[in-house]
Amino acid sequence: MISEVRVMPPGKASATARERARASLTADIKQEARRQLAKVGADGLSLRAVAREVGMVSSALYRYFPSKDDLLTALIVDAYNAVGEVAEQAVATEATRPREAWLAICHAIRAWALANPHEYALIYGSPVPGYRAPEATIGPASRVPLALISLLGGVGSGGTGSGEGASVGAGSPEGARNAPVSGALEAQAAGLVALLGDSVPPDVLLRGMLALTQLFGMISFELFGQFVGSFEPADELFEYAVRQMAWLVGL
Amino acid sequence: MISEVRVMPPGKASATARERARASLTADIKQEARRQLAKVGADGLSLRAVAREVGMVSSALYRYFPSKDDLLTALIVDAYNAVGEVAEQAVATEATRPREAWLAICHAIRAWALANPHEYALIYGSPVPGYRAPEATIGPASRVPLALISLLGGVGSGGTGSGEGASVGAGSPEGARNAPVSGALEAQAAGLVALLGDSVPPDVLLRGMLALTQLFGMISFELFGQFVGSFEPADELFEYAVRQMAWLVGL
DNA sequence: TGTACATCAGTGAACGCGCGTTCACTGATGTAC
DNA sequence: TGTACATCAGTGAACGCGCGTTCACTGATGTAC
Repeated sequence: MISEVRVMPPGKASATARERARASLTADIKQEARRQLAKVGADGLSLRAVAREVGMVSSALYRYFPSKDDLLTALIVDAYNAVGEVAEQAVATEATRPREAWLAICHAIRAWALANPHEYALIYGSPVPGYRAPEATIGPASRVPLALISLLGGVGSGGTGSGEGASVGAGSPEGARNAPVSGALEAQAAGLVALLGDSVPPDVLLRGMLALTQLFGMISFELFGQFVGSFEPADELFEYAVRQMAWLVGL
Repeated sequence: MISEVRVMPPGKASATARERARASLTADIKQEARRQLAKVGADGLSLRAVAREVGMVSSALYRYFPSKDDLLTALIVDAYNAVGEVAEQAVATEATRPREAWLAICHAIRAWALANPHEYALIYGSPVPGYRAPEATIGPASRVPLALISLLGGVGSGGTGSGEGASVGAGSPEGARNAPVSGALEAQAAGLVALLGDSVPPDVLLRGMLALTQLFGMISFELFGQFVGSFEPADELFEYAVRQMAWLVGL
C-alpha cells in the first residue's frame, strides 16, 4: 500500500515516526483517491469510499484533509505538477534544439494524458461544478505553458517556419503568414512578456499560445471521444498537427 | 413554464390534447434539466430535483424518460443540434465567401459556448463517467465538422493562405508550409474524403481538422479557466487565432 | 351521439442506498523536566 | 533514564440528507362500435 516515501526536509535531522506515518498515509489516500477518480470521475469521488479502501474509518480522513474539496485540490495540484514535470523533462532532454524540444514536449504531454486520462480531465476538462480552484493551483498550472515558452527564446520575431523543408525565411514584419494583431492583444501580450522577463517577443508569445491551445485541443478531442469514427487512432494526426504547429510557431 | 410549442407533423391532421401536453411537458422537463445542468453540472443532475421544479412527483418523470441516462442523452443531442445549427447558419449567411464563412462559424460557435457554458462542457468537456454516449449522438455531433468541411470545398490543395495580405499563392505540392503526411494518415484522410463524397482533397481535410481542434482548444481554454491571469478576456486572442487558422487552412 | 373499454399521466409510499461531516472517546506517540 | 503531561491518530456512532427506481393505485383522455 505504501507507495511514496517521505523525503526528509534538509534542515531537520530526522522525522518522527508519527511524521513518517502521516506522510505515507497521506500519499496512500491520494493514490487511492486517484484510483477512484479513474473509475467514477471527479465528482463521484467519495471520501467514505476512499477511507474504506485505505482501511480506515471515514472520519479518520479528516485528520489528513479538512474536507473533500481539499482532497480534490491536492489531486489537482499533483496532476498539474505531474504534467508540468513531464513537460520540463522533455524540454531538458532537448535543451539545445528547440524544434526537437517542441516535438518532445508535445508527445510527452500526450503520452501522459493517455496514461492518466482522468487526471487530464480533472485539470483540462470541464471544471468540477461548485468547486473553485484556489490560488495554490496557479503555480503548478503554469509549468506547462512556461516550459513551452522557454523553448521559444531563440525564435525570431515576425516570421514562421525554419524547420523541415521551409523555403521562406523569417520574413516581412507584416508577414504573409501573420494574422493582424490588434492593439488590445498587443498590449496583453506585452504585459505578459514583461512578466516573463522579456524572454520572448510578443508575437512569438502569441504564436506560442496558438500552439498551446492547438496541442490541448487535439489531445482533448482524442481523449474525450470526438475522433470516434474519423481519426481514430489519432497518432498520425497528432504527429502531423505537432509538426504543422512547429512550423507555424517558427521552429 | 411551457416554452416550446409543439409543431405539427405535416402528414397528420392534428395532435390529440394528450400528444400536445406530452410534447410540451417533455420540453419543460428538458428545459428545467438544462437549468440544473448550469447550476450543478452533468452528474449533479437529479431527476428528483427536476421533477420537483417542474411541479410533478419524481416517479412521474419516468413516463417521459425511462432513466436518468436517457434524459442526459436527450440533453446531449439537443446541445449538439444547437451548436450544429448555429454553425450551419453561420455558413449559410456567408455562403459565397468561404473566408468570411470561416470567421463567422468560429465566432458563432464561441458565442454559443459562452452563452451556454454547461451545455458546451457537456458535449466538449470531459465525458460523464459511467455514461456511454449512444449511437444517436453521432449524427448531431458531426454537424459542426460537416459545416466546417462544407466551406473548404473551394480551397485548393497543397498550399496555404490566399486571404488577407497573403503574398504567396497556392503552392508547391511538397509545399513549405505543409507538415509531412504519413502514409497511414493519408489513408485515414482518403477514407474520410470518400465518405464525404470527395468534396475536399485529403490534405485540405487535414488542415480543416487542425483548424477544428484549434478552434475548440481555444474555446475550451477560455471556458475552462486556463486563461485566468493571462489572456483574459480572450476576445482578441480568439480573433487572432481564427485569422491565423483561416490562413493556415487556405482561406 | 352515446356508451364500454383501453390507454395513458400522474400520485404517493416505499425500497435500499451512500453521502459529508461532527463529536466524544480511547490509546498510542512525543516532549519537558 | 524515568516520569507526567500534552499532542495526535484513529474509532464508532450518529446527524440529516438526497438520490434513482419500482409499484399498485386513481382519474382523466382517447377509441371502437
